Amino acid sequence: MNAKVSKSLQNRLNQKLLDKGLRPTKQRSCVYDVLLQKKDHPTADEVLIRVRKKLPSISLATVYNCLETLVDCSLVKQVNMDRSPSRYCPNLTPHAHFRCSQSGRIYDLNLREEEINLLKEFLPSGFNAEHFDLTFSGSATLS
Amino acid sequence: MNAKVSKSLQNRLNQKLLDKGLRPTKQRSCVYDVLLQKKDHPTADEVLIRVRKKLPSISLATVYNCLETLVDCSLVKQVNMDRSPSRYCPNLTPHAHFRCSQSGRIYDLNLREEEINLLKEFLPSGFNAEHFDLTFSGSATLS
DNA sequence: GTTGTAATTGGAATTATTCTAAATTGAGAA
DNA sequence: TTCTCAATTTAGAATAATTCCAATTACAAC
Repeated sequence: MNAKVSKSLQNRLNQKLLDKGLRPTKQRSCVYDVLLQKKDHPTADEVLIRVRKKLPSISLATVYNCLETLVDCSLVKQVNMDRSPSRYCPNLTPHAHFRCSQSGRIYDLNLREEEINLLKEFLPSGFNAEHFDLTFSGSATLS
Repeated sequence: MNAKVSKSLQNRLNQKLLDKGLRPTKQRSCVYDVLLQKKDHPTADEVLIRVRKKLPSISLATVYNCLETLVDCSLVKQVNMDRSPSRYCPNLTPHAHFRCSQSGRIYDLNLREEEINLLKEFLPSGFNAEHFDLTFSGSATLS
């Protein structure tokens, strides 16, 4: 049931791969699908476990390769916090992260254009940012 | 010449160590001194090289131990970017970082109270941040 | 179908960091 | 001072995440 979260997102993957002269493979498709199905910022190890339910013989090296490809295609973001294992998320809209120290859970905090402009104003002249990374940590008292 | 950047900062180190029941050692003092002398966000390896000019037989493990102690004493901040080796800086005032993609150089961007309050407003209710990390990357056209 | 290149694979290698166990140090007690 | 003992340092082994490598496998174009 529901092998592919969305046909159109898979088409987007295939298009991006084609654009770069890369091949659409079932491994790439499946890794992407896993990220879209449960957007909880899994590590490569966790992705491996989930993908193996569909492709039992996929290797960890391939998972890393696929994740790297997806990042290169700008379909997935790599999220690094401190020196813990990289996590991967398909949320492409500009956002910050919040990590709950208790649960370890990571929340996306979507940012409005206005907020991003505020951030850019932190930069003195002479500094031109192409990219930013904003991570909060503390306790989330969730509803 | 100028072995210790500042006597009073070294006293601060000794006081903090005493407070925690830790011993002031020449290794700790020297590692701290190296960070104060050149505030360019060195990695543990770079700290090792610099400290060895004064203490030729210090080991990398000790450098890591000392750095960890300094971080625990809140005298030094550990700076992590992506998955590259940790860097260390003695700037204790709230600040963001800017990494120049060309040179790899890291700049501190000191933040005013006002700016920090703006950042906190990014958090939806239910999220209580004890800590934040803001890193920009791009090109710095320096003067 | 062939052919050639890209992708996958398992395992080895690498890198940053932490751990371990033995030697050294130093602060306080006697 | 000397003794004692825990803290610290040290070298090297171990670990964890990731990347590399060389051999297969799988496609896409002819």
